Amino acid sequence: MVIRQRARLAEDKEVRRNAILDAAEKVYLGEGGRELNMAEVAVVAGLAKGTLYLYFPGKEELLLALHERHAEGYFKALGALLANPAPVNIDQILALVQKHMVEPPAFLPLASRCLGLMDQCLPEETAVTHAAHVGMALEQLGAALERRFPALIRGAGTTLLMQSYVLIVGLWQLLQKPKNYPNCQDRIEVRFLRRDYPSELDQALRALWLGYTEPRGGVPVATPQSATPVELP
Amino acid sequence: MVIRQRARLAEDKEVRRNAILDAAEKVYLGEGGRELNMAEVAVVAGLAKGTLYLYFPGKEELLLALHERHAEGYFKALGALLANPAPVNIDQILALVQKHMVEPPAFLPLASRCLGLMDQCLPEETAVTHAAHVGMALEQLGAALERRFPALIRGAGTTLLMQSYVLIVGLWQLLQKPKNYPNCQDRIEVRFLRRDYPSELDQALRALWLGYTEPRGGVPVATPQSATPVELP
Amino acid sequence: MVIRQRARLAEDKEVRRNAILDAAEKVYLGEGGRELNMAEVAVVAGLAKGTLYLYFPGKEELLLALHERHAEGYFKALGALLANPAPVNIDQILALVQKHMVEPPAFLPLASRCLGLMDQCLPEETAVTHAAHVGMALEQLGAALERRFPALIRGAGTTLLMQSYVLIVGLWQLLQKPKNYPNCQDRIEVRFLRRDYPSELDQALRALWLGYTEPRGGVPVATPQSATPVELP
Amino acid sequence: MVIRQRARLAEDKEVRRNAILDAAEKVYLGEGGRELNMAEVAVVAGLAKGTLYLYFPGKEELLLALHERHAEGYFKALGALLANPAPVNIDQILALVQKHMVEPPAFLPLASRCLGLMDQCLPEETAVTHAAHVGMALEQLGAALERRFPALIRGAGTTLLMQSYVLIVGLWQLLQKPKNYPNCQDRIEVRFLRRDYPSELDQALRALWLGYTEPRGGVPVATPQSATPVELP
DNA sequence: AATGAATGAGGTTTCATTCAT
DNA sequence: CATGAATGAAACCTCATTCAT
Repeated sequence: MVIRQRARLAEDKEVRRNAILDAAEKVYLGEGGRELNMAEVAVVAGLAKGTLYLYFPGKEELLLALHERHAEGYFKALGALLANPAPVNIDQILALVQKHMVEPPAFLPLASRCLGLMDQCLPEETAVTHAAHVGMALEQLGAALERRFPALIRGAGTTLLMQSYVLIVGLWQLLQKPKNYPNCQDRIEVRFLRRDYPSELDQALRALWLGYTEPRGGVPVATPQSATPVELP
Repeated sequence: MVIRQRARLAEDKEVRRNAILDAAEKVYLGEGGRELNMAEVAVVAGLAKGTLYLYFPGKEELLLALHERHAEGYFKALGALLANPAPVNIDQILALVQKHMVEPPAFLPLASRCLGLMDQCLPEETAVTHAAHVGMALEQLGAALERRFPALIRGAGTTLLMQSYVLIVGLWQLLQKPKNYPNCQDRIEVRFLRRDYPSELDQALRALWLGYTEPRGGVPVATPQSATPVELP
Repeated sequence: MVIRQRARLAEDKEVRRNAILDAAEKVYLGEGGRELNMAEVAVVAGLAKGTLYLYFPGKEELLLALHERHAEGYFKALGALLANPAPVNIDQILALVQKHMVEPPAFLPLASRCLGLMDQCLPEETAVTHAAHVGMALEQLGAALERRFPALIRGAGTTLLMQSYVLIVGLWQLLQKPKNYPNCQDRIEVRFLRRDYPSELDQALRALWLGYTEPRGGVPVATPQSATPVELP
Repeated sequence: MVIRQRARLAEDKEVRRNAILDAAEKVYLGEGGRELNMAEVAVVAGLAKGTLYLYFPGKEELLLALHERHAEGYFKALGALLANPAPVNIDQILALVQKHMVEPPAFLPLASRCLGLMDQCLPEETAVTHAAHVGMALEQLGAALERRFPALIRGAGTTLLMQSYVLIVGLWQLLQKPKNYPNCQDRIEVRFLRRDYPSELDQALRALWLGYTEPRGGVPVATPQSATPVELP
């Protein structure tokens, strides 16, 4: 399957970039847990292997981009929710997490994979770019959060988002049931695995958000190292 | 062609297994972020590559074993603390986390790596064995925890430990500062990276533990899917 | 997207063709020993990659054309020298070689590269065209040579030129000192490399020319396979 | 075709190395003028591609090794001839050249390819090693030559060998008839190509050797740059 | 005519893993 | 048991060339 169309305009390029990400996502889901295979992505995208490298410097960047595309959906939805003047409660937040992170089958594996990338020595450009993307979104959403939940002191919004993210992904990693081995339930020792991700997550996030947003239960929040003095109202 | 003395007794084997783990740890720390390299481990251990596979089925199992060795230290210490009839407070717990997880330079990278392994298709034996190891320890420690903190309802002890673990590792992954690129601080976009892991972690754990152990603030805890109450000795 | 003015007239085309050759030469000299890179040539020429292929069928043809442009200078100068009724001696020939082949920094690398091309399966058109260019020049110059040096029997002029060319290029290849590794001189084994190209060449050519042009030392010269005497105008 | 034997002894390794060279030679000859293809070599050698790189750092080194293996045959034969106390004449030398260089179908293409390699920036180790191999052989044989031909002054033996080599390879490059295009003879312009390599070579080498070995016709020979003062007998 | 995105072949490299010795 | 040569898959990379625009 040879694509002869050329993406000449920046717009077309964006389209093709997204097509590659689509292909990568399909491949990533298809391979039950195996590593993403660039050759396969190329085939699925209907492109030559070399073409992938015109759009992404390497596999890691491709994964990060895919993850960012997913995260963006979540960020946008959360931003919209927080921008809305109607009152916001935690159930809405949880529903949003459910919809954008738990349900899409690719999100959690990808997030897990990318979180694992963070502590490897990525090329500087890659690392900083990704940190910037995520960081800025988190800061903005955190600030919006603080506006909607006055119990959150300055900086606590971003903190809360970060910790939520970590719990969402980390609990999933921990409670992942290897789908390939359904009979592993038989073993008495794995009682631990029987814990159910959705309910554990629900509970964890509720605890976390209530802890931070309850009028009085609020936990003092560490401000970023470099933060200018914080005015408490 | 080095013919090393053979480990015939089970005892010798244990010694050699540990020697391999020592080598792996040394290598893992040495490589700033690179993947563990089996050839290098073999060299450092003074063994041939093939010999490693007599003691560990593969690289992943080696990593998990290394991680378990570290985790065991933490589990033992926590068990001892909880077994002690003296009153326990969160500061002691945090000190323990600090000492066994944050300070040892290998713990967090390893934990991160192993958490990332969880969602890949490990051989069943491997996955279940590891889950059993960790799971049983967490259940026991969770139960002990519940005995010391009456505010914790049944099952909340293990839940609390799991969530703590996830926060400890996940926040580290998120806030890892790429050590190779000290000048990345210059970029305005990475304000996000300036957050400080130790203080974020401290705050997160405090919130979590207080939330669960406060007499009244307790969050209702989901019990494991298997409804039957679990008796731990 | 640079839309350059189009070369509509044959004259313009020739100009552009030469501009490409200029660019290629610059690139070829710039890259210390690396292969000529078409993309780079295009950039230096201020053209798109594809445009190069409107003027040259491929890289090899570009190299050959570049080489021919250089060789033409040498051929012209030699032709002029031989056309001149004044007496000719070997020193003049050697000076000419020095000036047109040894001194221009691009000549020897190019000649070496093109000589190496000869035994690869070039497209027929390419091979024959180049052979024709060079061959005709050599035949004519050889004939002129024979007129000026009566000791040369028929055919020996061209033979002499060919052998000279081979020595000029071949000795250079053999005695090339890798400029990137100045410290390779330290090794005792490379005494061989210490031989000096200019003096070896001088000696070789003198021997050759004297051997052929000395009244009596003349070596009998094989005539081309095609027995028929060749009339050159 | 999977070779399961392992080369454990240095001797076995040498055998396998030679097997790879055999395969490379077969491939090199098979491909009429195309570049040596490592994958194909691996297939023909019955080895995995990766295994080639256990024996040779890269393609260029493989080619050079192949060339050296051929050259060694020539060097050995020449050494034997010169060691023999019986009188030596140029016909014997020419026969040797014919047998070891002209007739084996791989020699000249390889020599041509390797000569072309010389002016590219090879890895230092590679370049120096090869120069050392060839250089030492030439120096030794040159010295032996000088002993057998008293007309050769010091250093002239090596010089003569070098110039011979250059003529052998260079004339072949120049007079190569593209075998794939037999009909190129039809063109009037390529009269030049009709010259016959064997006879041109014979003539060139005779001239060269006579020039250097004739009692009186001897051409003064440049001594290597670093040479200690030369005693003339 | 000019463009440059896309191609695709293939060299290089790395490495976990296997298995004949 | 121990060895390390061999495997083979895949990432990575470079580049001449093509061809839709």
